[in-house]
Amino acid sequence: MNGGMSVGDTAALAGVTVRTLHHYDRIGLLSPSGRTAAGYRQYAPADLERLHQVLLYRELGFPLEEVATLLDDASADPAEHLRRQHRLLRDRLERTQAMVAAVEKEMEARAMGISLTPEERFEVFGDWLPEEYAAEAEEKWGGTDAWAQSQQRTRAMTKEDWLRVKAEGDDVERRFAGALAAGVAPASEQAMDLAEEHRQQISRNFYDCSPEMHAGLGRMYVEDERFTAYYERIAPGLAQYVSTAVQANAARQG
Amino acid sequence: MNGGMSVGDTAALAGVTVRTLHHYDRIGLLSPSGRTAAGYRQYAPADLERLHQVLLYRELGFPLEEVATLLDDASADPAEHLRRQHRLLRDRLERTQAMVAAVEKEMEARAMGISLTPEERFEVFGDWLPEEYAAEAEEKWGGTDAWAQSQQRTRAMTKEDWLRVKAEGDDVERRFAGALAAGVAPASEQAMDLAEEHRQQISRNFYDCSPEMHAGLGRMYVEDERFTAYYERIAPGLAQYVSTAVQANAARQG
DNA sequence: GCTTGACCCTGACGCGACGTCAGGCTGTTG
DNA sequence: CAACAGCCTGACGTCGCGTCAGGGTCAAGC
Repeated sequence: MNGGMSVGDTAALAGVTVRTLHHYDRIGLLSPSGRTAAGYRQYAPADLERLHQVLLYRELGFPLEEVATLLDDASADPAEHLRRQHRLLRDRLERTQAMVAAVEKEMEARAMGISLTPEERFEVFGDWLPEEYAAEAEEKWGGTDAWAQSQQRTRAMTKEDWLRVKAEGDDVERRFAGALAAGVAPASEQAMDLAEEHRQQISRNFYDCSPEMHAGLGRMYVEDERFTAYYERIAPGLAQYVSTAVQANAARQG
Repeated sequence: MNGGMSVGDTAALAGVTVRTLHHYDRIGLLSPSGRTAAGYRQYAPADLERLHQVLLYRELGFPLEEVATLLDDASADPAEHLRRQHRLLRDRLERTQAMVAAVEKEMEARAMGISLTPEERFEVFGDWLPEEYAAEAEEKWGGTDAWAQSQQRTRAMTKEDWLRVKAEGDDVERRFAGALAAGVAPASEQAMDLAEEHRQQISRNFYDCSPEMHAGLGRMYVEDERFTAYYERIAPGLAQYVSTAVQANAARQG
């Protein structure tokens, strides 16, 4: 008795199926260190520890065979595994953040009627080799009206909703422009209140936009020329103005 | 001419293989909107846009069939897809952050010679149902020495390295205790310098530890009783002291 | 003591999402 | 006009399991 956990308990604990543990046993990735007289698998603490490592590496995308060589490499102590896992997880974190940022950028672009290039859209999917295909694609159907057309179709949202959302956005933009014209400082309470309204509008109509995320958008308004152009067409200096107000507002929230 | 991109160009642009595009065509997930007289696939802008959606949903773990139903659902406009993708990506971000934190906790625990329970280790792998298995496992081999044993073996790092690292850690801890005894305020420059040394020690020996991450560790020292106990055994009040110093140090860096 | 029902075992086949040839057509370039 | 890169359609292989099928095990309750 007390020779370890059954395969079912182990599976439940680790959040995998019994079949998965059978599989890992068969391919020699994780064989329980004991069996009962009747042939029941018995998982000891050390087995669970190994299972944990296996699941981590699996989650990180390693094929099981490679996981086995990693874990069986006697020259790699546990601390090294932890360091590697840590590094890989932080890479993944960055990548996910980039994807979140890309989706937010796309939303913002849609709201403004700006269309992003396909290169930009795919940028976030790793291993990117720019120049080459950028030029190629641009040449093939870069400046045509195909984009404008495919743009038109994609924008649905029930026209009514869209018009309401657009009106809301225009309203805040006009009030920003008014504040700018009246000489109200972009870091003033009044401008920050407008920024806050802008943020809550995004949250209502598009996605839950935290102050930090909003600050990121603010930066983009002056860093990406197309977003800058959008605001500059409303009023000269408005891009910088909104950007500053938004970031100031984010700062006061924290 | 100019009827769209070839399958090769498209694959390169999107960072997938030609075979993948063939597959998507065959299963009807993404059929290029045109073909040349010779039967060559021609991908139009709208096709690329769809491909982008497909890859995003795929990355998020959806089976291709489900991706198809999602994208073919006429009642779901593009904005809704963006919102959903945003939500899913943020979930994933949170999950990854939790895993990073778990790995850091494990490293910290190892450095202190504390062993975490298997429940804690698996906690981070979603869909967690606590109570039940917690009790079960605890009963089966909770307090035995099995853990201690499996602990011993896992700690390799070449004994020499480990001793050096341990000595370094002990040194800083002793100096923290000394500062506490001498009545040096935990938010004082002297204590913060010690905290900074602590942080750099972690960075050298374990993983790159940013000030924010370090602040997180500091919080843990008072929130998790085992980490608290570790420090309290060195000197009463030391857990809170180190925690405060570490967080103060993190604050001054930012 | 015997049955019931939950849990365990080992095959063995199936499946999703492609990878990887094979055998043959296309089309641009020197 | 030959060569070579690129495209086509089968068709089989692979990885990581899911899903039966057919049969043993074991604590619980009658």
